[in-house]
Amino acid sequence: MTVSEQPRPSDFIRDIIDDDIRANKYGGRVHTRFPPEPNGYLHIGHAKSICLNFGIAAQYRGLCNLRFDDTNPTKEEQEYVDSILDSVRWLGFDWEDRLYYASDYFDQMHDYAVQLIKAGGAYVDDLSADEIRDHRGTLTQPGKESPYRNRSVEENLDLFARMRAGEFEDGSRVLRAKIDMASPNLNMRDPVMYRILHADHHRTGSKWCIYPMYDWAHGIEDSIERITHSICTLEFEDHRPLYDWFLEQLGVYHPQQIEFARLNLSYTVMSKRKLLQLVEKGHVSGWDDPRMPTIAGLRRRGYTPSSIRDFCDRIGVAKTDSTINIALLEHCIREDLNRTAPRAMAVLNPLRVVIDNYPDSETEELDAINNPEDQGAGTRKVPFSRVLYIERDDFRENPPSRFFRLAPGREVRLRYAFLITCVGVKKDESTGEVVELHCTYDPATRGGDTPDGRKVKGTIHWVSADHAVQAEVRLYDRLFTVENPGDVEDGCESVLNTDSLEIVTGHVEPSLANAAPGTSYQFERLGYFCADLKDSSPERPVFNRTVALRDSWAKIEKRL
RNA sequence: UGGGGAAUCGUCUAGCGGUAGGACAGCGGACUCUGGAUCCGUUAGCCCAGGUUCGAAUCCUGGUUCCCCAGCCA
Repeated sequence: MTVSEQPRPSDFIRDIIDDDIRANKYGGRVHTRFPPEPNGYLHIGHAKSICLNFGIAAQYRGLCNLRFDDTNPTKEEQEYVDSILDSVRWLGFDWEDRLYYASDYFDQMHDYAVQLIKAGGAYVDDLSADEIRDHRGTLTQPGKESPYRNRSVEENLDLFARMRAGEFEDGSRVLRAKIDMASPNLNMRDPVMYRILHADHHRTGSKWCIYPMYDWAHGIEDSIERITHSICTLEFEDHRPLYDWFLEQLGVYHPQQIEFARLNLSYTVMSKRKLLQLVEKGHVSGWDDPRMPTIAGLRRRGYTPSSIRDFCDRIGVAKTDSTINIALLEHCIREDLNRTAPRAMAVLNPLRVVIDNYPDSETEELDAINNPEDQGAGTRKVPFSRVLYIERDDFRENPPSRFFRLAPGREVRLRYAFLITCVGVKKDESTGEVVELHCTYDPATRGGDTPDGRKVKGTIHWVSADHAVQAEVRLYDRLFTVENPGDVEDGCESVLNTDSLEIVTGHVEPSLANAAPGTSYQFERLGYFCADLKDSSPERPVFNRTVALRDSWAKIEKRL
């Protein structure tokens, strides 16, 4: 390759694929799959897997299937299927005509089970769940064989057929693989293949009352779809011998399973169980609450698909357990939105400013640049008048050193407007709180220029009080107060950040009144904000803070 | 005291017997009509102990620490 080319992103999985292609292992084919269970919404950890699987397929000119691993009707719902489809699509990936469901293969799986029974590799066990657990042994002690382990093939066939026919109660019998009750790998101690579940399935309805277990189902699904590299997370490493055993016994096409470390992110949780709990206990408004690490939540928060893909590219793929700093995700969205988000002015914590020497009834329109990073974004008009709002933080009665903003007697630039000088401070007599500033403006500085070349250190944002539109602004912060909430022994609820949402009424420039839901803006000097997908309307604009701008003054001030 | 994995700057990640590199974070500076962005500079790491070798993050031996597994969940 030439020096100007980007080095191809690589990792241990791509290294394996490179080797396989070199060895012509699957005829040079690369075919991956993303196999979610529709029992919850997708989160940023799934995004890592999606980017990996679809990314590899694209890179090697292979294919990637989207497959629902819907083998447990008691936990799965159509709502989750819909949300997953939506999330994968939104992230920018296309499964074309390859949308599959494990439930589509239930007949085939059943036939394979019959085949395995006939080969003496599986048996129907009448033990209860408790008894099976007792027979399993422990980590250090071998298990005991079930008394039903050596039933004849005929009896097994008959019993399995009756299981399927619905003759038995839930939990009364299971089909088990006949492997080795003394195996040091507990997964090999006669794992359950089928359980009886008289439950309606979201796709097959009441057709089945026996459902396959993950280990039995997954390899078959991969095999049927001619997957080459079955990529999953580390906790399945122990299951690989079983994955291999089933496919070998069946004598069918055999993909290879490869495991990588799942994503952990600081200050949030990633397990579906914990996320479900946050939803069910009302700690958040739903799976798509902008504080959730779900794809739907990130989307509503204002994250873009490209920023999430970029994040997934940057974190890499390895087998080390790791926790990525949330700051990296924030970096990715800032970098993206800095390039693309139009700027606007909004005051979230207003302080009234009266320009004493500006005519009472006059209004003028000033030109503001929409995006300094993108010349093509053009300009817009911003109304200016005698009474304005500025941010309360941008005024100090007794400014500390290196404070460049407004203070009594000081001059600052109003962005794209005029230079103003503070000539008076009006306070509430009882509380001492500053309630209004009086300033004078320099008409020669229209647009913010200084014809005399004088330098002004501070530039602050503002809105015209009469023209500003009120908007609900939701200021989000991290959901948890500790870096690894998942590690908290008594549950992560005890470390929930009670200030993760602050709602304020912002005064925003009029151009923002018609912000289309889902569009992002940079509120200058504050951060990136996104018109809420669900709640924002022209009558009542609602903005979510995606992420604050880097604030180097806050750092300086902290050290003062 | 079973089995399966993993250990490289604060956090991720490259390295495949030959100068430990990148990203984020941090720190310093330049520039700036966003204390934004950008640019420049900089701090900081091979789990430990032996061994092999001219030379070890890499190979060998022995330790240590962490993660996963005893669902009829996936």
